[in-house]
Amino acid sequence: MTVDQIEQMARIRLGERGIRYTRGRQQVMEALIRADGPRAAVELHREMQPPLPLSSLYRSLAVLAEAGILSPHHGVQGMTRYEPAEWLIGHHHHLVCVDCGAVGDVELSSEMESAIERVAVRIAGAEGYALTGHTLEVEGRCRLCA
Amino acid sequence: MTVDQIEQMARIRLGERGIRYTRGRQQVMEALIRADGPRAAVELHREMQPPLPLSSLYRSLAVLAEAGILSPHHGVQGMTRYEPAEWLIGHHHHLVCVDCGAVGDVELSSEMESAIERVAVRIAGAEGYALTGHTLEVEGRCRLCA
DNA sequence: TTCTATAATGATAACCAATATCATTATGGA
DNA sequence: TCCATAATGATATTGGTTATCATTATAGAA
Repeated sequence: MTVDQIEQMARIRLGERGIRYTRGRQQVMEALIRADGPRAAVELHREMQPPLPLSSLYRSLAVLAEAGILSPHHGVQGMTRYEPAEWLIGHHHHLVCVDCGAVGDVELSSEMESAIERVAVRIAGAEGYALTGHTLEVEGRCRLCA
Repeated sequence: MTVDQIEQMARIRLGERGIRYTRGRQQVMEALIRADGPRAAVELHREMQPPLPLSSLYRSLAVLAEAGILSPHHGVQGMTRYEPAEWLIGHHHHLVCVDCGAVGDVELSSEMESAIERVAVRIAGAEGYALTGHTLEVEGRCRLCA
């Protein structure tokens, strides 16, 4: 899907809930769609030109996440990073640097995926959880932190 | 391994580094060994009798994690939860409640483990990461939050 | 055992990501 | 155009976590 297509889907979903797709929210979405993994508010603030005020940035992230358009990722250094939800950019997993907290997306083969999915269903069921998803977090030290 | 055995391993590792295994650190370790998953400082503080001062609790967690005896787990609600490192309690995965943040440990079959391990090695290698581990996070809503 | 250097403790202050508040501004529909 | 409501952004506040530092405890030397 193209950036425009993803934005269109997001706009529709917001519209259904009476939430506007404003300039600021658009800036946030576009930055996250272009990113290769989850990004934190502070990171977006640094990268955006011109930068959205932090208070608006945090609120936009919260609103978009509440609407199911963004998914939070809780990583190292006590920062919450967001990325477009999987129904927008597809199911994937994460490669995380345990030192600096950098996070990148990775995809698995469909065979591996279905094997993991089966396992997840079984585990959640055994504990009485209503399964919402799963992520394989591959942890290591990135080239810069090695 | 019994609680005592795990403590013994931890004590040795600390000794090698000139770090003492004091009463407070012992309290923290025992609480975490008995827990069925990662626990945050605040949670331990509530559960411990008598409660260690929060400042000491946080420092103990940091010291033990720095020594490789505890592993941090970054979950929802911006709290860092710790658990004994895998060389002490064995490799495992997590079942997480996306609402309340409860985290429990789960184990997979050895076939599933080796399949995931192979995938992790390949992914880390492709991005130039020095692999340190991996975790499958199964996400859902627990019975109380459903 | 006593002494001493160093580690550990715990009360307190500081930090910082994140959230709440609220007056102002923008916007879609009547 | 007008109005009700949503969104914004400056500011204050919260809450988990870390830093500071005077005091206390401990392991090893004498």
